[in-house]
Amino acid sequence: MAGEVSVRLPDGSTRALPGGATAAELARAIGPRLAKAAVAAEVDGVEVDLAAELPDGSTVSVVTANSEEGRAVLRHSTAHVLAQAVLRLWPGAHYAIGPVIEDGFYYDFELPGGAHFNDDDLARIEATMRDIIAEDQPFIRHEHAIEEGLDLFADQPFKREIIEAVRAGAAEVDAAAPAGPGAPPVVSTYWNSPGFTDLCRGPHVPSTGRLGHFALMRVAGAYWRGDEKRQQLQRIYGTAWESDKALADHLHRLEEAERRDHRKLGAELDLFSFPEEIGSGLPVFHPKGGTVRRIMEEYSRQRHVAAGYEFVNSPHITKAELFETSGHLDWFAEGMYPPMELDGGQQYYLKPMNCPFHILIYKSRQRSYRELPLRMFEFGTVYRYEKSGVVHGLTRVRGMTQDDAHLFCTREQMADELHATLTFVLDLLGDFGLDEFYLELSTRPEGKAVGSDEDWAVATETLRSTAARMGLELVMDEGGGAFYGPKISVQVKDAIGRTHQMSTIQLDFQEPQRFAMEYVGADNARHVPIMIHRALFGSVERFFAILLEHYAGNLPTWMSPEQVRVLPVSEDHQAYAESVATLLSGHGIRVAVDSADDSVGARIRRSKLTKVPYILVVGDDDVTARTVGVNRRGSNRPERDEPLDRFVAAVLEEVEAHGSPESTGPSGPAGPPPGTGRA
RNA sequence: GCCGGUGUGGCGCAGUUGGUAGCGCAGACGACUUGUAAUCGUCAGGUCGUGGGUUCGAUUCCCACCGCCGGCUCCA
Repeated sequence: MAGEVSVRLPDGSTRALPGGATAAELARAIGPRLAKAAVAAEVDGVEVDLAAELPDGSTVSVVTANSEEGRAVLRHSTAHVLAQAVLRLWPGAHYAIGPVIEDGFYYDFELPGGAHFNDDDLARIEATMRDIIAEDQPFIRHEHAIEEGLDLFADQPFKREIIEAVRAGAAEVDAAAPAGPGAPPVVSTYWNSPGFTDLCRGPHVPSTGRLGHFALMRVAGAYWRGDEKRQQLQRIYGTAWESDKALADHLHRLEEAERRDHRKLGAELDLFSFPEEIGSGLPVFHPKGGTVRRIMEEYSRQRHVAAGYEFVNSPHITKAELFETSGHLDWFAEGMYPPMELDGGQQYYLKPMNCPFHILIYKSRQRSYRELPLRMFEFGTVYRYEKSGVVHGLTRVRGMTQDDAHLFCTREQMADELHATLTFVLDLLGDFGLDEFYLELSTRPEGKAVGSDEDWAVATETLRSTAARMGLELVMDEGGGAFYGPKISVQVKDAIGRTHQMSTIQLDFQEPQRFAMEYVGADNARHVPIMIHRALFGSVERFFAILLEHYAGNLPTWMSPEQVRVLPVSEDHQAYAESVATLLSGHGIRVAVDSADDSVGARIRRSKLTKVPYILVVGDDDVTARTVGVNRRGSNRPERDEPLDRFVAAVLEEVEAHGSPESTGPSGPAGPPPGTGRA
């Protein structure tokens, strides 16, 4: 082509290229390293293939494999290769969609004859994928009119459904080619080799040879379009990276997460278990886990008292009428345990929620505006019939205890009350060592909500402005609210960067009306109060699990079930060890003496495995000098000859500060962080 | 609820043409009396998740159910 084009680069410079130059040629012109790393390009904000011609005057950046965008391209292209491999191995298979997800990708299939993938198939598919990669097939883009697309995928019902959706104007993220406004809809495809073409928006790497640092992870069933009523497809999950090292690092991170798994730690540290005899999703807490729970709950109670909450209690079962009034039976009957019939036909339900009980406490007598805001708190145990496939450790259970509170206030008080609540919540989470947050605002669930549009709008706006006042990042979650009101949820980031939905604060105009709640105002008229639902831990069980994983089992000293263990070197030091323990427990420190007939080394090892914050070894020198040998958790260097009184003072200080031996400590600098220094 | 995987002493694991189970750790007991990540020995402990079926005989093959793991759907 004749002439030249000029493009602007991300650093602001411009570069002239021959007319018709592609993004790949631009990358080559800039440098061989960039050309090698390039997987796609971004032209005026739109991602395109490297083979795309660059329009004159456009702004272009080259997308490299080691960027988030680049990895997405690799993953998407690897997903195509997966589909190609499956079609090679199962002629006649139908392929549906294969999007990029966090750290990887998946692809959904329907196999001929309703066949299912099993784990052995993964290895075969992976081998075929490596063949395709070795063949270094090109990804060649084509654009088609709708009818042409339908013909092309005549025997692929899922692809046809997607194309029909594009025609109908539904934005199909994965297949619609970027078309200008008013342009007739088109779809784009990528052709790899005779026999394999996939519907796709792109961009893709230039050829399959650019891929290879991937692994297929697992198979799963998944409903077409995420709809439980539609057919279930066979999904394969995979991960792909820019290099073998990045892939290995990712697999290593998965192992790290597995190491922290609360279910594993719960068993190892003797905290809780799930006896099969009791039933799925119904945990029991052992003495050590019970101690941790008690500490969490006691601290929470103390803070709630200080923040003006009152404590209430309610029973575990109730007549059906209560949940008919609240509306829960309309929406969540499936999630409730079936009713039991008592007293000649009266139906009783196990309670799935605490709020109606608190409402009845409110209604037990007439309320004056002078009493508001009224804050009722309860560690309320609720039972929910979770579907069998969803129970998961302590995070998804069928019986749990919520740190549940309901605040009743006037409309005028609402904004301040919300703000105070949110501040309180963030402060308390911080005391448990969680201090990286963002907020999420969940709005009205369409088709599954009660109440007027106006109430919803007011409630949502009030929450939005409260969130804005906190100055934290706010993410919208459209349609994610409860049926009776919108909510703010606090999303917490843990030590390995995962986010967990933690506290929720819901604004509710509906339940007070349903229950005909009222208060007498200053005007001597009756008004309906506003209700705020909030749980801070969510459930004690789930919060326990998140903390355990956050700390990888190394709970801060104040929460550790056993804070100090004393090991006498020999029988001669038994009495001194006991006196050390007595002194410590006199200060409220949880301490045990281990004088088993094992070597000091064996007892040290055993103690270390329980993740006790401090192990004290006491021998002859210590008896004479009234000292202890301190083994701090996270360090493998013992600190000898620590004066006993100084150790006690330092531990008490650390408990008070909610510190950990890894970060603060009774003497000297901190040792290495947990998880290091041990083979 | 759906798809795939899985279930062997408290925990971690072995166990193939189907012939009634082994190891390590933990536990009990004994010896050793120990100064920083496993001292030695002895012993005990399992109706192989549960229930059916096939078979002379089932941990092993088949069916159903339960639990668990990974997803999907759901999550007041």
